[in-house]
Amino acid sequence: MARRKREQEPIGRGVGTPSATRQSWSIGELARRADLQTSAIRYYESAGLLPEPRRYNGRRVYEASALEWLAVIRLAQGAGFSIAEIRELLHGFHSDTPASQRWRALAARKLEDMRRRIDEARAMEQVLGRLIQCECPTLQDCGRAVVGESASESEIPAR
Amino acid sequence: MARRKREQEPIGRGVGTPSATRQSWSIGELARRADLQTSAIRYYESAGLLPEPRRYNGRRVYEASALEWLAVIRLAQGAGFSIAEIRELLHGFHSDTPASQRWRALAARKLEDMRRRIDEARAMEQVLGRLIQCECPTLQDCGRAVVGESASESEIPAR
DNA sequence: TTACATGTTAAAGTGCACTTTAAGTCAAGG
DNA sequence: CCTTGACTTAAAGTGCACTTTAACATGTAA
Repeated sequence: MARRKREQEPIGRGVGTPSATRQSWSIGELARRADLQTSAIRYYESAGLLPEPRRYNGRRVYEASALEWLAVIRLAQGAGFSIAEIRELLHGFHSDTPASQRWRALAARKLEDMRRRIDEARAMEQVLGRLIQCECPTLQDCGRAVVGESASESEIPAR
Repeated sequence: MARRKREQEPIGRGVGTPSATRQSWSIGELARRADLQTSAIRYYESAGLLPEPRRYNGRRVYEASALEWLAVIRLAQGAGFSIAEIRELLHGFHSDTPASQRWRALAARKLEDMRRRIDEARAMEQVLGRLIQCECPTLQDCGRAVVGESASESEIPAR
């Protein structure tokens, strides 16, 4: 039930202002723009993925750059990196290490993981394909077929 | 540190006994034979995947058939089924439904899941491949590239 | 007798990425 | 003045498949 919000620019200047450059957003607005929940943004901050923003009356105030950080997080997640790995990406290198080099270091490892993952999923796909052709009357028969197979030959219960 | 165990047949007759058919195993032995931890076996029982075995002095006593049940569980897990789905496989059908039909019903659904999963992993593999070719000096540059891209064309930060 | 290995239970812990809840602050609007 | 909505925090909850822990029972060996 996404209710309508009257959501005016809360702090700083917005799009239609004279020099329409330096914008400031509340956490709610940042969340809307990044299509995230505010809780996720706070979580990233607490996990060290997002720099602590300045505060106005105790409330977080973000600049446009926050959106770029969130984009990096999303990009990394889209490549299969965990929160811990993203933290490593951000803070696990000498500060003058270029992004290109950081990505290469982490992506090389992850690429192997990902290929393993693809292989596992494909193996499961194969097993499913054979299960669909199963003709066992009872599940115990399937079990017997698998148990018997382990010591002798290799065949999935298709009988 | 898997210490040596003297593990004699605790109950019932073992392999070398006259009519070497009806065997009984303790949970520890079943676990060894199935290459599982005893806690996993108790967990399967509590989850309704394994029939409650008879007891001797309060202790669980298993027959060879338990190994077949565990084989079915393993087979299903190898096809990507969750514990809840395996429970459905075992108890979610009219009791005279043949195994073949049970598998087909569940495997058809799961096959789609699995293909989605393969596609996702392959998409991640692609992203990783592009990240390895990234030449951004800073991560913010990657972020800017992704943020800018969203409204305009589609290109992963290779600059 | 003592010690040990193995078993029993219920309940809590694990790892991951968040979400939800509870209790409170604060400014604007009616 | 009071409500509303958005924000703040710390802590607990979620879902999954188990594992670990704590406290106790019991049969066998030294």
